[in-house]
Amino acid sequence: MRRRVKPAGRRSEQAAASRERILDAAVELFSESGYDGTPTARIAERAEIPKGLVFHYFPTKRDVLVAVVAERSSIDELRSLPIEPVAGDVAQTLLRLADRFRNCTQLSPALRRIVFREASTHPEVRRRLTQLHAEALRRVRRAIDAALEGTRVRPPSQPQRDAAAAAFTSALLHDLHLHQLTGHAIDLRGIAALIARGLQAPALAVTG
Amino acid sequence: MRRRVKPAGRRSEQAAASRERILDAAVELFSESGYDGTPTARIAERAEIPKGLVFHYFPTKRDVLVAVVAERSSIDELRSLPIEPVAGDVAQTLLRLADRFRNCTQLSPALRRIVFREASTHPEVRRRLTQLHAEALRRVRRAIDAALEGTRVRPPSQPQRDAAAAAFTSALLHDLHLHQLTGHAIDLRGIAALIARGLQAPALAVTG
Amino acid sequence: MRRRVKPAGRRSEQAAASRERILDAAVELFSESGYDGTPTARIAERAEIPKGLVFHYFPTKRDVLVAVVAERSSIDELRSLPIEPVAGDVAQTLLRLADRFRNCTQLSPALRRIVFREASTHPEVRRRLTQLHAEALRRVRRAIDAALEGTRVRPPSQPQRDAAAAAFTSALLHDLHLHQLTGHAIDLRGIAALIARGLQAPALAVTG
Amino acid sequence: MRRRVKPAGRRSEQAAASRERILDAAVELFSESGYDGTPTARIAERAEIPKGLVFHYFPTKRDVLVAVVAERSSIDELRSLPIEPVAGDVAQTLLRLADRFRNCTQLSPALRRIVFREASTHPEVRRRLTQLHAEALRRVRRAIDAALEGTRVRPPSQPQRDAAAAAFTSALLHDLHLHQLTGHAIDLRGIAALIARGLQAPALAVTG
DNA sequence: TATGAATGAGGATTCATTCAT
DNA sequence: GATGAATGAATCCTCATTCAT
Repeated sequence: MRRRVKPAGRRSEQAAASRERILDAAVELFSESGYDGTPTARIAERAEIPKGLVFHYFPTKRDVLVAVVAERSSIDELRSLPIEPVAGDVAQTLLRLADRFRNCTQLSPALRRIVFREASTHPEVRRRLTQLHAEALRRVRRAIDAALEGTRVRPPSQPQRDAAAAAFTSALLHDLHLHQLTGHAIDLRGIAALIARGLQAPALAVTG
Repeated sequence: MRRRVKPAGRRSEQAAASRERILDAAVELFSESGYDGTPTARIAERAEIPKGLVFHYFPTKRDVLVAVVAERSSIDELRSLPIEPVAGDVAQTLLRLADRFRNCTQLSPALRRIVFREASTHPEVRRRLTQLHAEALRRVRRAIDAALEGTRVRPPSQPQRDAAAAAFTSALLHDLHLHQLTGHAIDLRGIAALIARGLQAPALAVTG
Repeated sequence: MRRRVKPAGRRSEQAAASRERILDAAVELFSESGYDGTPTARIAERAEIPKGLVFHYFPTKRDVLVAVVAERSSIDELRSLPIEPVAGDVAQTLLRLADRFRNCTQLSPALRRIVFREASTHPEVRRRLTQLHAEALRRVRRAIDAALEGTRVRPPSQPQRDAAAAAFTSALLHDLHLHQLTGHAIDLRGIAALIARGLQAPALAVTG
Repeated sequence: MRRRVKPAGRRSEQAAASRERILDAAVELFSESGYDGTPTARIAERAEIPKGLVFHYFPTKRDVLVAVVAERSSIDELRSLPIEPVAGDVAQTLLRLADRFRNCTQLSPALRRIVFREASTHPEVRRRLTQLHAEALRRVRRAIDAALEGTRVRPPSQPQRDAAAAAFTSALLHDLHLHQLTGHAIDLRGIAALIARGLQAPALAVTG
């Protein structure tokens, strides 16, 4: 982040660097202490820039949060996550996808903590969480489809596939978020296998 | 102070009442604006008591949060949730349990929002979230066992049962928490059915 | 202070006891943290009585200080300190008096700290300090006179005797008060000897 | 921050000024009402600066006191007080020194009141009082030595000289401090003379 | 652009004092 | 008398934000 390759005027280079450092610092601090618990002064301090500079780049503190969420948790990366189906193997395909999620730069543990936490009080963040969730769900669904595509496995009904996607997405988000908070790891592998079996088993009537 | 034999005078009646009103107000406000976003003065205002009284009952603001979590999200209720198994029907049994969870007084939407949100910055709250999660998981596991007990259904292996419990618990917490944030409802019924099928299907090898 | 011998009604006995305990506690706390630094609630706590009771006995907090100074640093004890002259030996006589001072109950280290400290902001206390100082000076003077009375030693002039008294009183107060603060002990014995010699030496002209 | 080469702009000029004004105001107010009795708001008011600025320069109120003591009661001035001995005349030499003390900027009446008063509750202040006392004692001792040096007067024994120094220092501090509180002036001149005579008189045995 | 002093509203907390019981 | 809940003014301190330089 410091050693930029881009040949740019020194001025704007530094300017851009300052802006990025503010966001870096904000991500760290918001995730540690929450948005309300983080004074702008501490952001400046951590970013090693003067206090007043924060307000050059971001008119208000809230704008820092908005920028963090907009620029550091972009859903583009998520959207372009490759789906590498293992033909006929839903479980394996889901696990691969899960791995991709975990390594997503844009969904660093810090970012996740911020997004999940501040979603409850900041509409902009809530919107982003909603998008992330929707996108995750979409890709899980697509992974399931891709795993079964072109195989002889009988494809599940639409609702069954959606339920499977929802179940795995829940588990995945749990793994990404709750795990941090409760320390309780989740057996994604077992869950993927369970879901895969459930998808291929004959329907059971559920009367309720 | 509560279990007096003497019929409490108006003063002490009000005394207990004041404390409760503070907690009531705190639950509402913390869930709306977060802990840091709620001034103690507003708690007092909402509780219709003078500002200073908050500190008569709770030495610090943090103690209000701790009391809210300790007294208003007791895991006792969770622990004593009845499991009403439908013999042989895991899905149905799980759905019944989910209903019980949803109606748990101690897990009101407001409380959930507080616990999930503040867990990331307050160790005491995090501990409670961990307990709640563990207890939920335990009861889901027990529900699965109870549903299969005494039936001719071949019982799943321990890891399979645990994966099923983890999957359903994730979905349940998702339903209880994320639903509020993202507005995206989850098809618990479909997931329960999927899990039930998965439990009874023959194992698939997962090679990883 | 607890085991009163006085036969008194239980009510008034306890009442008196409470009052005394308040004063005891106040002496301790005022001397530790200063008057302003001591909340009435802590006085009650230390005295092991309910908070409201303090205001039964003392309408305002200031009244507690006034009572402490009036009743616990009475100058009567000082006034009645016996002077035990050693005929012809001023130094020895002064040292004896100093010993008496040091053992004065009414001038406990705690009391001294309170009186010296609060004198600067509370007129009542200042008045008491003035009285104590005046009384000390008077007794030192009298001790000097008594030591020389009836001996063949040529009596010093009035101003000389007064200077000697002032010098020794300063040293004495220094010993009683500053010693506590600075930890620097003073050689009272040496000073007494010096003063005694000075009193009996021929006058030196001081031109100023 | 102070030793800039650039000629400071108006802003930074005022900056330094603000800090000094805060200290000026604090000295006045602490000496009038004591540390605990002085709200930071009143310091700001007296310094004619906004409330918040106090905390810009001093993180806590206590830091104001510490700065007052450190920067306004420097012992450097004391240390460099010239000793102007009058050969052979201890009394006169001591009186000259006393005069110097009295005119010490760093030992203004206000400062003395603060240091003596707050020493009992603030360790930092106590430390300073101890230093001041030690330094005063040292200079008095040196003054005595200097007065006798090179004269035909028989020099006193070490203990005698120390007792004389202690006696005069007590009287001096008494004059500087207690005088303010009790209104009772002390006859320093007479005491100096007494001490001088005592030093040159033949030793008296003190048996005790 | 950059900087840190300046500003004042607001927020947690304290505390002397009151008062119903 | 005795008690502890009630009250609200006052206090220390925080902090987003502004602004002169």
